[in-house]
This record gives sequence, structure tokens and C-alpha cells, in this order.
Amino acid sequence: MSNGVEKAVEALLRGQESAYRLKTVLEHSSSAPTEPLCETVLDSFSFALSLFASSNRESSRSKATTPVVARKSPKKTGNGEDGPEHYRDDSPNPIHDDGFSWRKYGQKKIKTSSHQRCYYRCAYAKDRNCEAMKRVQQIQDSPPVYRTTYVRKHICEANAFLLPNDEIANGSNMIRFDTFDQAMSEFFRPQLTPVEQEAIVNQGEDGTDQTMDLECDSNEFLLDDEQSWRYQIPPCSPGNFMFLDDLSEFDYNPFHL
DNA sequence: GAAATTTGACCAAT
DNA sequence: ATTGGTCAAATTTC
Repeated sequence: MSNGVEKAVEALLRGQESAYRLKTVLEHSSSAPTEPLCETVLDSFSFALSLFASSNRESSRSKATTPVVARKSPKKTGNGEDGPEHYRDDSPNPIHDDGFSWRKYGQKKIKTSSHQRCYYRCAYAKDRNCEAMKRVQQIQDSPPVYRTTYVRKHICEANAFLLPNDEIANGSNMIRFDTFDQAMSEFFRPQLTPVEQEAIVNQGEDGTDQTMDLECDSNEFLLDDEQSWRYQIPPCSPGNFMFLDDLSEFDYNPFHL
């Protein structure tokens, strides 16, 4: 086990212990202060998640050279789409407001589905040269399930706020301090499934995969070393940015592990 | 009238 | 020939 994972496990165990103690205090209406326990629980998870975030980037980089499942080569299209930057989210409702502004540019009947697929691109595509796009399609009737596939990164936020660091426009990963917990919860949100994971999980016994027929198309390739763009968060007021690249070196250790 | 959406045509990949 | 993705003119909405 790597040192980072050990520290993360220790932090999680510490958080679990504090949670149990907090539970005991609450159950017995003890007069013991609960705030320190709450802070310890929250700090434990935050710290552990930050470690996982950095270790995940490391593992993602290492996978780039040895993909687990290689379905097809990345599709090279005429508009410069050459990266496997796909990410998708299955939801009971179409995600109308995911924090970004989108402009619908197409709608298409898909062979494998009775529902049409809608195509959106960033509303600031021209103004800010943002290449982010998404596709939305209902993939199930009852209960309804809408699949949103995000393609490419948003760079419009970086341009909009005129942050001085060119790394933003180059796709470096950034989060805001005041939404750090949100970003971390996004990181572990089970619904937001990386394409490569589902490509592995959904291999049916007969070799068919209805889900993949619906959205995991020929141009949906493995997410190799750029998975972390999922850290992108909806646009908010400018300021309080930091880069995830810096997280692994961020000396945040409330437990002095 | 501007902005956003719809929709048929076009294109590249297979 | 078929399919998915994109374009752009037409249409709708505000």
C-alpha cells in the first residue's frame, strides 16, 4: 500500500472513530462538546479525499500506457476532436442546470433508442473559444433515465475571469477553496461514472451491452490521463481558485500524520 | 430585432 | 449504404 493511501486510510479510520464517539455523545445527550468531534470527522474526510484525489491522478497517468480495455482507437474528427475526454452522468431527470450555459445545436434520432439525442455546446463557444459539449439522451423509460455525456473541458471560465495562469486555458485542474468539499463529493459521486469503468462492468454474459449501444459509441474511448477534468465546477463568482495539481503538495494535515 | 431552438441537409467514418 | 455528429437556414421565443 502506498504511503498516500495509508495516510488516507488512517484519516478515514480517525474520522470513523470520531463519528462513533459523536454518535455516542448524541445518543446519551451527554454534555460533552460535539463541535471538536464534528470538525475531526469533517477534517478526516477532507484530508483523505485530498489524498485520494492526488493518488487518483497518479494512477490515471500510469494507466495511460496500459489501458485495461481498449475498445477502439480515439476518433479523430475534422473539428479537432482527438481526445478521450468524455464523461457521463445518468440521472432520473435531464440536467437542465448543471451550472454551465449550453446552446443546443442539434437533435438526432439514434438507431438503438426510441428517444432522440440532443447535442449542446458551450454557450461561450465562440466568445471564449470553449470547446465543451454535451449530449443528452433518455436511455430508459420507467423509471426515466437521462444520460448526459460531457465532451471536452470548459475553458470559458478561465477566460472569463482572466486568471493570469495559462495553465487554466491549457486544461489544468482547478477548484475553488469554498467549494472544495463539493468538488470532492463530485469526485466520489457514484452516479457520475467514468466511461472506462462502465465499459468494464457492463460486459454482459452474451457479450451485448445495451448501455454502451446507447451512448458509449465508437468515439467514446478510455479516459486515460485526463479524468481529473471532472473537477470542473459550475461557474461562480471569481476568486478562491486553486489547482488540483497543487493539492498533492498542499501541506494540509490536521493530524500531523 | 436579437437570441435560442428546431430540423433537414451534409459530411466523415465504418 | 448506414449511422452519428455538425452545420446552417428556418422558425420560435422573449
